[in-house]
Amino acid sequence: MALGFLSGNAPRLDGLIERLESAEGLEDLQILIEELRDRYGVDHIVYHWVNSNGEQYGCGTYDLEWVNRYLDKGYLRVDPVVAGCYQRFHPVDWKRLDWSSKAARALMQDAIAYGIGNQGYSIPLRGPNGQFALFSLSHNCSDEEWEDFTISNRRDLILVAHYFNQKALEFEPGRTPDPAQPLSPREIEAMTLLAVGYSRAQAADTLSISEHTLRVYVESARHKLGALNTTHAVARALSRGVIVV
Amino acid sequence: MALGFLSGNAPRLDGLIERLESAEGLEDLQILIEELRDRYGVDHIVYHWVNSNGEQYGCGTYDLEWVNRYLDKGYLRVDPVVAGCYQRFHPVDWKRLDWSSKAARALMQDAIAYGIGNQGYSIPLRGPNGQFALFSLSHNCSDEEWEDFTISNRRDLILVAHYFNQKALEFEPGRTPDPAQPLSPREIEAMTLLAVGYSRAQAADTLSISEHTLRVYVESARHKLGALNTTHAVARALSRGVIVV
DNA sequence: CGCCCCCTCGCTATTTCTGGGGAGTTAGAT
DNA sequence: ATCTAACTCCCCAGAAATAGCGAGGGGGCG
Repeated sequence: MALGFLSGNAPRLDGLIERLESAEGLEDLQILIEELRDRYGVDHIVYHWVNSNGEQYGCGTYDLEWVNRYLDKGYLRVDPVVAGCYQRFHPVDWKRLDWSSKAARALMQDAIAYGIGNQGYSIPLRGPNGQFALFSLSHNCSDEEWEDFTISNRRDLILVAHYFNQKALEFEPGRTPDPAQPLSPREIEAMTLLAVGYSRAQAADTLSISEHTLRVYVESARHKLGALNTTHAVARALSRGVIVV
Repeated sequence: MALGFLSGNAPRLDGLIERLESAEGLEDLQILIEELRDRYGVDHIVYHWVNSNGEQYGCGTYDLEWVNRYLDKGYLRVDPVVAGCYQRFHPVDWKRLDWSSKAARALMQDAIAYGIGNQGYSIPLRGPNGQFALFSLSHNCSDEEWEDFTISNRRDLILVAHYFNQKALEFEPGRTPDPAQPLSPREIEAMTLLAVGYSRAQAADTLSISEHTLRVYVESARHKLGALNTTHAVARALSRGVIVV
Protein backbone atom coordinates (compact mmCIF):
# COMPACT_ATOMS: atom_id res chain seq x y z
CA MET A 1 0.00 0.00 0.00
CA ALA A 2 2.86 2.36 0.67
CA LEU A 3 4.64 3.75 -2.33
CA GLY A 4 8.24 2.88 -1.86
CA PHE A 5 9.75 5.80 -3.61
CA LEU A 6 8.52 9.33 -3.60
CA SER A 7 10.29 12.42 -4.79
CA GLY A 8 13.96 12.62 -4.04
CA ASN A 9 14.01 8.97 -3.23
CA ALA A 10 13.83 7.18 -6.55
CA PRO A 11 15.25 3.65 -6.73
CA ARG A 12 18.36 3.03 -8.79
CA LEU A 13 17.38 1.06 -11.80
CA ASP A 14 20.76 0.57 -13.41
CA GLY A 15 21.12 -3.07 -12.54
CA LEU A 16 17.58 -3.78 -13.54
CA ILE A 17 17.88 -2.22 -16.96
CA GLU A 18 21.04 -4.19 -17.58
CA ARG A 19 19.23 -7.39 -16.74
CA LEU A 20 16.38 -6.25 -18.92
CA GLU A 21 18.81 -5.86 -21.78
CA SER A 22 20.05 -9.39 -21.36
CA ALA A 23 16.63 -10.99 -20.89
CA GLU A 24 16.13 -13.98 -23.12
CA GLY A 25 12.46 -14.77 -22.95
CA LEU A 26 9.09 -13.75 -21.69
CA GLU A 27 9.77 -15.57 -18.42
CA ASP A 28 12.67 -13.25 -17.70
CA LEU A 29 10.47 -10.27 -18.37
CA GLN A 30 7.87 -11.64 -15.98
CA ILE A 31 10.45 -11.97 -13.22
CA LEU A 32 11.76 -8.49 -13.88
CA ILE A 33 8.35 -6.89 -13.93
CA GLU A 34 7.57 -8.42 -10.54
CA GLU A 35 10.83 -7.21 -9.15
CA LEU A 36 10.16 -3.78 -10.55
CA ARG A 37 6.77 -3.71 -8.88
CA ASP A 38 8.37 -4.57 -5.56
CA ARG A 39 11.06 -1.96 -5.95
CA TYR A 40 8.53 0.73 -6.69
CA GLY A 41 6.07 -0.57 -4.14
CA VAL A 42 3.10 -0.23 -6.48
CA ASP A 43 0.22 -2.68 -6.72
CA HIS A 44 0.62 -3.64 -10.37
CA ILE A 45 2.84 -3.21 -13.39
CA VAL A 46 1.82 -4.53 -16.78
CA TYR A 47 3.37 -4.57 -20.21
CA HIS A 48 1.09 -5.59 -23.00
CA TRP A 49 1.16 -5.55 -26.72
CA VAL A 50 -2.14 -4.12 -27.94
CA ASN A 51 -3.62 -5.84 -30.93
CA SER A 52 -6.92 -4.89 -32.41
CA ASN A 53 -7.72 -8.55 -32.96
CA GLY A 54 -7.72 -9.55 -29.30
CA GLU A 55 -4.66 -11.75 -29.16
CA GLN A 56 -2.47 -10.73 -26.32
CA TYR A 57 1.19 -10.74 -25.72
CA GLY A 58 2.77 -9.43 -22.61
CA CYS A 59 3.42 -9.86 -18.96
CA GLY A 60 2.49 -8.27 -15.71
CA THR A 61 1.16 -8.68 -12.23
CA TYR A 62 -2.57 -8.60 -12.84
CA ASP A 63 -4.57 -11.62 -11.74
CA LEU A 64 -5.25 -13.99 -14.57
CA GLU A 65 -8.89 -13.73 -13.59
CA TRP A 66 -8.92 -10.03 -14.31
CA VAL A 67 -7.06 -10.42 -17.58
CA ASN A 68 -9.59 -12.97 -18.79
CA ARG A 69 -12.49 -10.85 -17.67
CA TYR A 70 -10.99 -7.86 -19.44
CA LEU A 71 -10.73 -9.82 -22.67
CA ASP A 72 -14.09 -11.57 -22.38
CA LYS A 73 -15.93 -8.34 -21.73
CA GLY A 74 -14.26 -6.71 -24.71
CA TYR A 75 -12.90 -3.96 -22.48
CA LEU A 76 -10.05 -3.47 -24.91
CA ARG A 77 -12.37 -1.63 -27.26
CA VAL A 78 -13.76 0.54 -24.49
CA ASP A 79 -10.76 1.21 -22.30
CA PRO A 80 -9.94 4.93 -22.19
CA VAL A 81 -6.37 3.99 -21.28
CA VAL A 82 -5.94 2.23 -24.61
CA ALA A 83 -7.83 4.86 -26.60
CA GLY A 84 -6.10 7.75 -24.86
CA CYS A 85 -2.62 6.33 -25.17
CA TYR A 86 -3.25 5.56 -28.81
CA GLN A 87 -3.72 9.26 -29.41
CA ARG A 88 -0.78 10.32 -27.28
CA PHE A 89 2.95 10.10 -27.36
CA HIS A 90 3.76 11.04 -23.80
CA PRO A 91 2.91 8.97 -20.72
CA VAL A 92 -0.38 9.82 -19.13
CA ASP A 93 -2.03 9.64 -15.74
CA TRP A 94 -5.28 7.68 -15.94
CA LYS A 95 -7.08 10.51 -14.20
CA ARG A 96 -6.48 12.74 -17.17
CA LEU A 97 -8.24 10.45 -19.61
CA ASP A 98 -11.82 10.64 -20.74
CA TRP A 99 -13.95 8.46 -18.47
CA SER A 100 -17.21 10.08 -19.47
CA SER A 101 -18.70 7.20 -21.41
CA LYS A 102 -20.83 4.73 -19.54
CA ALA A 103 -18.80 1.74 -20.65
CA ALA A 104 -15.62 3.38 -19.43
CA ARG A 105 -17.03 4.03 -15.99
CA ALA A 106 -18.27 0.47 -15.78
CA LEU A 107 -14.78 -0.72 -16.64
CA MET A 108 -13.26 1.47 -13.93
CA GLN A 109 -15.66 0.20 -11.28
CA ASP A 110 -14.96 -3.33 -12.32
CA ALA A 111 -11.21 -2.78 -12.27
CA ILE A 112 -11.30 -1.32 -8.78
CA ALA A 113 -13.40 -4.25 -7.62
CA TYR A 114 -10.70 -6.58 -8.95
CA GLY A 115 -8.00 -4.77 -7.00
CA ILE A 116 -6.35 -2.94 -9.86
CA GLY A 117 -6.22 0.26 -7.86
CA ASN A 118 -7.74 3.67 -8.24
CA GLN A 119 -4.63 5.27 -9.70
CA GLY A 120 -2.79 4.47 -12.90
CA TYR A 121 -0.06 5.69 -15.23
CA SER A 122 0.50 4.40 -18.75
CA ILE A 123 3.24 4.80 -21.30
CA PRO A 124 2.38 4.35 -24.98
CA LEU A 125 4.94 2.44 -27.04
CA ARG A 126 5.14 2.21 -30.80
CA GLY A 127 7.26 0.00 -32.98
CA PRO A 128 7.63 -0.66 -36.70
CA ASN A 129 4.66 -1.81 -38.74
CA GLY A 130 2.18 -0.07 -36.51
CA GLN A 131 3.08 -2.09 -33.43
CA PHE A 132 1.51 -0.59 -30.35
CA ALA A 133 1.96 -1.52 -26.72
CA LEU A 134 1.34 -0.14 -23.27
CA PHE A 135 3.39 -0.15 -20.12
CA SER A 136 1.16 0.61 -17.17
CA LEU A 137 1.46 0.98 -13.43
CA SER A 138 -1.49 1.01 -11.09
CA HIS A 139 -1.90 1.57 -7.39
CA ASN A 140 -4.30 2.37 -4.62
CA CYS A 141 -3.52 5.73 -3.05
CA SER A 142 -4.42 9.40 -2.98
CA ASP A 143 -4.12 11.71 -5.95
CA GLU A 144 -1.29 13.63 -4.28
CA GLU A 145 0.76 10.55 -3.54
CA TRP A 146 0.30 9.28 -7.07
CA GLU A 147 1.28 12.54 -8.66
CA ASP A 148 4.34 12.73 -6.47
CA PHE A 149 5.26 9.20 -7.45
CA THR A 150 4.77 9.62 -11.18
CA ILE A 151 6.55 12.94 -11.38
CA SER A 152 9.64 11.62 -9.66
CA ASN A 153 9.82 8.38 -11.61
CA ARG A 154 8.49 9.14 -15.06
CA ARG A 155 11.89 9.27 -16.76
CA ASP A 156 12.99 5.94 -15.44
CA LEU A 157 9.63 4.55 -16.37
CA ILE A 158 9.93 5.76 -19.94
CA LEU A 159 13.25 4.00 -20.22
CA VAL A 160 12.08 0.79 -18.62
CA ALA A 161 9.03 0.76 -20.87
CA HIS A 162 11.25 1.30 -23.88
CA TYR A 163 13.43 -1.66 -23.02
CA PHE A 164 10.45 -3.86 -22.30
CA ASN A 165 9.05 -3.12 -25.71
CA GLN A 166 12.38 -3.67 -27.36
CA LYS A 167 12.58 -7.12 -25.82
CA ALA A 168 8.99 -7.93 -26.74
CA LEU A 169 9.71 -7.04 -30.36
CA GLU A 170 12.84 -9.13 -30.22
CA PHE A 171 11.01 -12.17 -28.86
CA GLU A 172 8.08 -11.87 -31.18
CA PRO A 173 8.53 -14.13 -34.18
CA GLY A 174 7.21 -13.31 -37.60
CA ARG A 175 8.65 -9.86 -37.52
CA THR A 176 11.46 -10.86 -39.79
CA PRO A 177 11.48 -8.44 -42.70
CA ASP A 178 12.29 -10.58 -45.71
CA PRO A 179 15.21 -9.36 -47.77
CA ALA A 180 13.32 -7.28 -50.30
CA GLN A 181 14.54 -6.80 -53.82
CA PRO A 182 15.31 -3.10 -54.02
CA LEU A 183 13.03 -0.98 -56.15
CA SER A 184 14.51 1.23 -58.82
CA PRO A 185 14.22 5.02 -58.34
CA ARG A 186 11.46 5.27 -60.90
CA GLU A 187 9.61 2.43 -59.30
CA ILE A 188 9.87 4.12 -55.94
CA GLU A 189 8.58 7.37 -57.39
CA ALA A 190 5.70 5.58 -59.05
CA MET A 191 4.74 3.69 -55.91
CA THR A 192 4.99 6.79 -53.78
CA LEU A 193 2.67 8.72 -56.03
CA LEU A 194 0.14 5.91 -55.97
CA ALA A 195 0.44 5.78 -52.18
CA VAL A 196 -0.54 9.43 -51.91
CA GLY A 197 -3.65 8.93 -53.97
CA TYR A 198 -2.63 9.64 -57.56
CA SER A 199 -4.25 7.60 -60.29
CA ARG A 200 -1.94 5.98 -62.81
CA ALA A 201 -2.71 8.72 -65.30
CA GLN A 202 -1.94 11.49 -62.80
CA ALA A 203 1.22 9.78 -61.63
CA ALA A 204 2.41 9.32 -65.20
CA ASP A 205 1.70 12.97 -65.86
CA THR A 206 3.56 14.02 -62.75
CA LEU A 207 6.60 12.02 -63.78
CA SER A 208 6.25 13.23 -67.39
CA ILE A 209 6.13 9.76 -68.80
CA SER A 210 3.44 7.84 -70.63
CA GLU A 211 0.89 5.99 -68.63
CA HIS A 212 2.14 2.75 -70.14
CA THR A 213 5.60 3.35 -68.85
CA LEU A 214 4.29 4.09 -65.43
CA ARG A 215 2.38 0.88 -65.61
CA VAL A 216 5.54 -1.02 -66.34
CA TYR A 217 7.12 0.42 -63.19
CA VAL A 218 4.17 -0.45 -61.05
CA GLU A 219 4.04 -3.97 -62.41
CA SER A 220 7.75 -4.39 -61.92
CA ALA A 221 7.56 -3.09 -58.38
CA ARG A 222 4.64 -5.36 -57.71
CA HIS A 223 6.59 -8.40 -58.81
CA LYS A 224 9.62 -7.40 -56.79
CA LEU A 225 7.47 -6.98 -53.72
CA GLY A 226 5.69 -10.25 -54.32
CA ALA A 227 2.37 -8.45 -54.25
CA LEU A 228 -0.90 -9.58 -55.74
CA ASN A 229 -2.12 -6.18 -56.87
CA THR A 230 -1.26 -2.52 -56.72
CA THR A 231 -2.84 -1.89 -53.35
CA HIS A 232 -1.00 -4.85 -51.90
CA ALA A 233 2.24 -3.61 -53.40
CA VAL A 234 1.82 -0.16 -51.91
CA ALA A 235 1.01 -1.69 -48.54
CA ARG A 236 4.12 -3.85 -48.66
CA ALA A 237 6.32 -1.02 -49.82
CA LEU A 238 5.05 1.09 -46.93
CA SER A 239 5.44 -1.47 -44.22
CA ARG A 240 8.88 -2.42 -45.45
CA GLY A 241 9.90 1.20 -45.43
CA VAL A 242 10.66 1.12 -49.14
CA ILE A 243 8.51 4.19 -49.54
CA VAL A 244 7.56 6.78 -46.94
CA VAL A 245 4.33 8.71 -46.91
CA MET B 1 36.86 16.30 -32.58
CA ALA B 2 37.17 14.95 -29.08
CA LEU B 3 34.15 13.24 -27.64
CA GLY B 4 33.48 14.95 -24.39
CA PHE B 5 32.06 12.03 -22.56
CA LEU B 6 33.11 8.48 -22.77
CA SER B 7 32.14 5.65 -20.52
CA GLY B 8 31.90 6.36 -16.85
CA ASN B 9 31.89 10.05 -17.54
CA ALA B 10 28.46 10.82 -18.90
CA PRO B 11 27.21 14.40 -18.51
CA ARG B 12 24.31 15.08 -16.18
CA LEU B 13 21.34 15.95 -18.26
CA ASP B 14 18.83 16.67 -15.54
CA GLY B 15 18.81 20.40 -15.99
CA LEU B 16 18.65 20.08 -19.73
CA ILE B 17 15.67 17.76 -19.73
CA GLU B 18 13.85 20.08 -17.40
CA ARG B 19 14.46 22.97 -19.79
CA LEU B 20 13.39 20.71 -22.63
CA GLU B 21 10.14 20.06 -20.82
CA SER B 22 9.48 23.76 -20.49
CA ALA B 23 10.47 24.70 -24.05
CA GLU B 24 7.87 26.80 -25.76
CA GLY B 25 8.84 26.83 -29.39
CA LEU B 26 11.15 25.51 -32.07
CA GLU B 27 13.65 28.23 -31.24
CA ASP B 28 14.04 26.85 -27.74
CA LEU B 29 14.62 23.39 -29.15
CA GLN B 30 17.26 24.76 -31.49
CA ILE B 31 19.10 26.36 -28.57
CA LEU B 32 18.86 23.18 -26.54
CA ILE B 33 20.06 20.96 -29.34
CA GLU B 34 23.14 23.12 -29.80
CA GLU B 35 23.83 23.04 -26.10
CA LEU B 36 23.39 19.28 -26.11
CA ARG B 37 25.88 18.96 -28.94
CA ASP B 38 28.40 20.99 -26.99
CA ARG B 39 27.86 18.99 -23.82
CA TYR B 40 28.39 15.73 -25.65
CA GLY B 41 31.17 17.11 -27.77
CA VAL B 42 29.82 15.56 -30.96
CA ASP B 43 29.85 17.19 -34.37
CA HIS B 44 26.12 17.22 -35.01
CA ILE B 45 22.78 16.47 -33.44
CA VAL B 46 19.60 16.61 -35.45
CA TYR B 47 15.96 16.05 -34.72
CA HIS B 48 13.74 15.80 -37.73
CA TRP B 49 10.25 14.75 -38.51
CA VAL B 50 10.32 12.41 -41.48
CA ASN B 51 7.76 12.56 -44.21
CA SER B 52 8.11 11.92 -47.87
CA ASN B 53 6.85 15.18 -49.28
CA GLY B 54 10.07 17.05 -48.75
CA GLU B 55 8.77 19.51 -46.23
CA GLN B 56 10.81 19.17 -43.18
CA TYR B 57 10.23 20.04 -39.66
CA GLY B 58 12.88 19.88 -37.07
CA CYS B 59 16.03 21.38 -35.80
CA GLY B 60 19.66 20.54 -35.60
CA THR B 61 23.19 21.58 -36.25
CA TYR B 62 23.63 20.56 -39.87
CA ASP B 63 24.56 23.30 -42.33
CA LEU B 64 21.59 24.62 -44.23
CA GLU B 65 23.57 23.89 -47.38
CA TRP B 66 23.68 20.19 -46.55
CA VAL B 67 20.03 20.07 -45.60
CA ASN B 68 19.06 21.61 -48.93
CA ARG B 69 21.34 19.31 -50.84
CA TYR B 70 19.87 16.33 -49.00
CA LEU B 71 16.38 17.36 -49.97
CA ASP B 72 17.23 18.37 -53.53
CA LYS B 73 19.00 15.13 -54.26
CA GLY B 74 16.10 13.14 -52.86
CA TYR B 75 18.41 11.46 -50.39
CA LEU B 76 15.47 10.93 -48.08
CA ARG B 77 14.32 8.08 -50.30
CA VAL B 78 17.73 6.49 -50.39
CA ASP B 79 19.04 7.07 -46.91
CA PRO B 80 19.66 3.77 -45.11
CA VAL B 81 19.34 5.65 -41.84
CA VAL B 82 15.74 6.50 -42.61
CA ALA B 83 14.92 3.09 -44.07
CA GLY B 84 16.70 1.24 -41.29
CA CYS B 85 15.17 3.22 -38.47
CA TYR B 86 11.76 2.85 -40.03
CA GLN B 87 12.03 -0.88 -39.49
CA ARG B 88 13.51 -0.71 -36.03
CA PHE B 89 12.42 0.25 -32.59
CA HIS B 90 15.74 0.50 -30.87
CA PRO B 91 18.42 3.09 -31.59
CA VAL B 92 20.94 2.03 -34.16
CA ASP B 93 24.53 2.75 -35.06
CA TRP B 94 24.82 3.85 -38.67
CA LYS B 95 27.52 1.28 -39.26
CA ARG B 96 25.01 -1.50 -38.70
CA LEU B 97 22.74 -0.35 -41.49
CA ASP B 98 22.72 -1.58 -45.06
CA TRP B 99 25.00 0.64 -47.15
CA SER B 100 25.33 -1.84 -49.98
CA SER B 101 23.36 0.07 -52.57
CA LYS B 102 25.25 2.47 -54.76
CA ALA B 103 22.96 5.36 -53.97
CA ALA B 104 23.52 4.81 -50.27
CA ARG B 105 27.28 4.83 -50.66
CA ALA B 106 27.08 7.97 -52.76
CA LEU B 107 25.04 9.59 -50.00
CA MET B 108 27.60 8.60 -47.40
CA GLN B 109 30.48 9.98 -49.42
CA ASP B 110 28.58 13.17 -49.96
CA ALA B 111 27.71 13.44 -46.29
CA ILE B 112 31.31 12.99 -45.24
CA ALA B 113 32.37 15.63 -47.74
CA TYR B 114 29.91 18.01 -46.13
CA GLY B 115 31.35 17.38 -42.71
CA ILE B 116 28.60 15.23 -41.26
CA GLY B 117 31.12 12.78 -39.89
CA ASN B 118 31.84 9.13 -40.47
CA GLN B 119 29.96 7.90 -37.43
CA GLY B 120 26.33 8.22 -36.56
CA TYR B 121 23.67 7.02 -34.16
CA SER B 122 19.94 7.42 -34.71
CA ILE B 123 16.92 6.93 -32.53
CA PRO B 124 13.59 6.18 -34.23
CA LEU B 125 10.58 7.97 -32.77
CA ARG B 126 6.95 7.22 -33.40
CA GLY B 127 3.89 9.16 -32.41
CA PRO B 128 0.16 8.84 -32.95
CA ASN B 129 -1.25 8.64 -36.47
CA GLY B 130 1.88 7.14 -37.90
CA GLN B 131 4.10 10.08 -37.04
CA PHE B 132 7.73 9.20 -37.51
CA ALA B 133 10.83 11.14 -36.58
CA LEU B 134 14.52 10.65 -36.09
CA PHE B 135 16.92 11.91 -33.50
CA SER B 136 20.45 11.53 -34.77
CA LEU B 137 23.97 12.23 -33.61
CA SER B 138 26.96 12.21 -35.91
CA HIS B 139 30.65 12.57 -35.36
CA ASN B 140 34.06 12.05 -36.84
CA CYS B 141 36.03 9.46 -34.90
CA SER B 142 37.11 5.85 -34.74
CA ASP B 143 34.71 2.95 -34.45
CA GLU B 144 35.91 2.18 -30.93
CA GLU B 145 35.44 5.71 -29.67
CA TRP B 146 31.98 5.88 -31.15
CA GLU B 147 30.90 2.59 -29.69
CA ASP B 148 32.20 3.64 -26.31
CA PHE B 149 30.30 6.89 -26.59
CA THR B 150 27.01 5.41 -27.72
CA ILE B 151 27.03 2.61 -25.19
CA SER B 152 27.57 4.94 -22.31
CA ASN B 153 25.04 7.52 -23.39
CA ARG B 154 22.30 5.60 -25.14
CA ARG B 155 19.83 5.74 -22.26
CA ASP B 156 20.10 9.45 -21.83
CA LEU B 157 19.80 9.82 -25.58
CA ILE B 158 16.62 7.78 -25.70
CA LEU B 159 15.13 10.06 -23.08
CA VAL B 160 16.27 13.26 -24.73
CA ALA B 161 14.95 12.05 -28.07
CA HIS B 162 11.66 11.20 -26.46
CA TYR B 163 11.28 14.67 -25.01
CA PHE B 164 12.27 16.31 -28.28
CA ASN B 165 9.58 14.41 -30.10
CA GLN B 166 7.06 15.18 -27.43
CA LYS B 167 7.73 18.87 -27.85
CA ALA B 168 7.61 18.66 -31.62
CA LEU B 169 4.21 16.99 -31.44
CA GLU B 170 3.09 19.62 -28.99
CA PHE B 171 4.20 22.50 -31.21
CA GLU B 172 2.74 21.06 -34.36
CA PRO B 173 -0.67 19.68 -33.54
CA GLY B 174 -1.78 20.31 -37.12
CA ARG B 175 0.77 17.82 -38.34
CA THR B 176 -1.13 14.99 -36.84
CA PRO B 177 -3.79 14.89 -39.49
CA ASP B 178 -7.44 15.03 -38.51
CA PRO B 179 -8.53 13.90 -35.07
CA ALA B 180 -8.52 10.58 -36.92
CA GLN B 181 -12.08 9.45 -37.25
CA PRO B 182 -11.89 5.90 -35.99
CA LEU B 183 -12.74 3.11 -38.39
CA SER B 184 -15.40 0.63 -37.38
CA PRO B 185 -14.34 -2.99 -36.76
CA ARG B 186 -15.74 -4.12 -40.09
CA GLU B 187 -14.03 -1.27 -41.89
CA ILE B 188 -10.75 -2.25 -40.29
CA GLU B 189 -11.23 -5.86 -41.34
CA ALA B 190 -12.06 -4.83 -44.88
CA MET B 191 -9.07 -2.51 -45.18
CA THR B 192 -6.76 -5.09 -43.70
CA LEU B 193 -7.82 -7.71 -46.23
CA LEU B 194 -7.30 -5.28 -49.09
CA ALA B 195 -3.89 -4.41 -47.68
CA VAL B 196 -2.82 -8.05 -47.84
CA GLY B 197 -3.76 -8.34 -51.46
CA TYR B 198 -7.34 -9.56 -51.48
CA SER B 199 -9.62 -8.27 -54.19
CA ARG B 200 -12.98 -6.89 -53.17
CA ALA B 201 -14.66 -10.15 -54.10
CA GLN B 202 -12.20 -12.26 -52.11
CA ALA B 203 -12.40 -9.96 -49.12
CA ALA B 204 -16.19 -10.05 -49.18
CA ASP B 205 -16.07 -13.79 -49.39
CA THR B 206 -13.66 -14.00 -46.48
CA LEU B 207 -15.91 -11.87 -44.33
CA SER B 208 -18.97 -13.75 -45.55
CA ILE B 209 -20.75 -10.64 -46.73
CA SER B 210 -21.82 -9.46 -50.14
CA GLU B 211 -19.33 -7.68 -52.27
CA HIS B 212 -21.52 -4.65 -52.17
CA THR B 213 -21.43 -4.47 -48.40
CA LEU B 214 -17.71 -4.74 -48.45
CA ARG B 215 -17.64 -1.91 -50.92
CA VAL B 216 -19.65 0.21 -48.53
CA TYR B 217 -17.05 -0.38 -45.81
CA VAL B 218 -14.20 0.48 -48.08
CA GLU B 219 -15.91 3.64 -49.29
CA SER B 220 -16.75 4.63 -45.76
CA ALA B 221 -13.20 4.02 -44.59
CA ARG B 222 -11.90 5.95 -47.56
CA HIS B 223 -13.97 8.97 -46.66
CA LYS B 224 -13.02 8.78 -43.01
CA LEU B 225 -9.38 8.66 -43.97
CA GLY B 226 -9.77 11.49 -46.45
CA ALA B 227 -8.35 9.30 -49.18
CA LEU B 228 -8.77 9.66 -52.91
CA ASN B 229 -8.95 5.97 -53.77
CA THR B 230 -8.62 2.55 -52.21
CA THR B 231 -4.86 2.38 -52.54
CA HIS B 232 -4.55 5.78 -50.93
CA ALA B 233 -6.87 4.73 -48.15
CA VAL B 234 -4.87 1.60 -47.43
CA ALA B 235 -1.67 3.64 -47.43
CA ARG B 236 -3.13 6.13 -44.96
CA ALA B 237 -4.59 3.45 -42.75
CA LEU B 238 -1.19 1.79 -42.63
CA SER B 239 0.86 4.85 -41.94
CA ARG B 240 -1.56 6.02 -39.29
CA GLY B 241 -1.41 2.65 -37.67
CA VAL B 242 -5.13 2.08 -38.09
CA ILE B 243 -4.42 -1.29 -39.65
CA VAL B 244 -1.42 -3.57 -39.32
CA VAL B 245 -0.06 -5.88 -41.96
C1' DC C 1 -38.46 8.22 -28.10
C1' DG C 2 -35.47 10.00 -31.60
C1' DC C 3 -30.98 10.34 -33.51
C1' DC C 4 -26.91 8.52 -35.26
C1' DC C 5 -23.84 5.04 -36.36
C1' DC C 6 -22.99 0.33 -37.65
C1' DC C 7 -24.15 -3.62 -40.42
C1' DT C 8 -26.35 -5.68 -44.34
C1' DC C 9 -28.11 -5.97 -49.29
C1' DG C 10 -29.45 -4.52 -54.53
C1' DC C 11 -28.91 -2.17 -59.31
C1' DT C 12 -26.51 0.48 -63.27
C1' DA C 13 -23.14 3.00 -65.78
C1' DT C 14 -18.54 4.71 -66.39
C1' DT C 15 -13.77 4.81 -65.53
C1' DT C 16 -9.61 2.60 -64.25
C1' DC C 17 -6.63 -1.20 -63.61
C1' DT C 18 -4.65 -5.74 -64.86
C1' DG C 19 -2.20 -8.96 -67.65
C1' DG C 20 -0.85 -10.59 -71.90
C1' DG C 21 1.92 -9.40 -76.11
C1' DG C 22 6.43 -6.70 -78.30
C1' DA C 23 10.65 -3.22 -78.93
C1' DG C 24 14.17 0.25 -78.70
C1' DT C 25 18.07 3.06 -76.02
C1' DT C 26 21.42 3.83 -72.40
C1' DA C 27 24.44 2.83 -68.58
C1' DG C 28 26.68 -0.12 -65.30
C1' DA C 29 28.59 -4.58 -64.28
C1' DT C 30 31.08 -9.04 -65.47
C1' DA D 1 32.76 -6.76 -75.08
C1' DT D 2 28.83 -8.59 -73.66
C1' DC D 3 25.07 -8.66 -70.79
C1' DT D 4 21.86 -7.35 -67.47
C1' DA D 5 18.92 -3.88 -65.68
C1' DA D 6 16.75 0.42 -65.95
C1' DC D 7 14.04 3.44 -68.74
C1' DT D 8 10.99 4.53 -72.39
C1' DC D 9 7.01 3.61 -75.66
C1' DC D 10 2.70 1.04 -77.97
C1' DC D 11 -1.99 -2.12 -78.55
C1' DC D 12 -5.85 -4.80 -76.74
C1' DA D 13 -9.48 -7.23 -74.09
C1' DG D 14 -11.28 -8.61 -69.79
C1' DA D 15 -11.48 -7.77 -64.84
C1' DA D 16 -11.98 -4.63 -61.18
C1' DA D 17 -12.92 -0.34 -59.03
C1' DT D 18 -15.66 4.01 -58.67
C1' DA D 19 -19.91 6.83 -58.38
C1' DG D 20 -24.56 7.35 -57.99
C1' DC D 21 -29.22 5.92 -56.73
C1' DG D 22 -31.58 3.11 -53.38
C1' DA D 23 -33.46 0.02 -48.69
C1' DG D 24 -33.99 -1.88 -43.88
C1' DG D 25 -32.71 -3.77 -38.99
C1' DG D 26 -30.03 -3.20 -34.67
C1' DG D 27 -27.73 -0.81 -30.76
C1' DG D 28 -26.21 2.99 -27.86
C1' DC D 29 -26.87 7.55 -25.98
C1' DG D 30 -29.26 11.74 -24.55
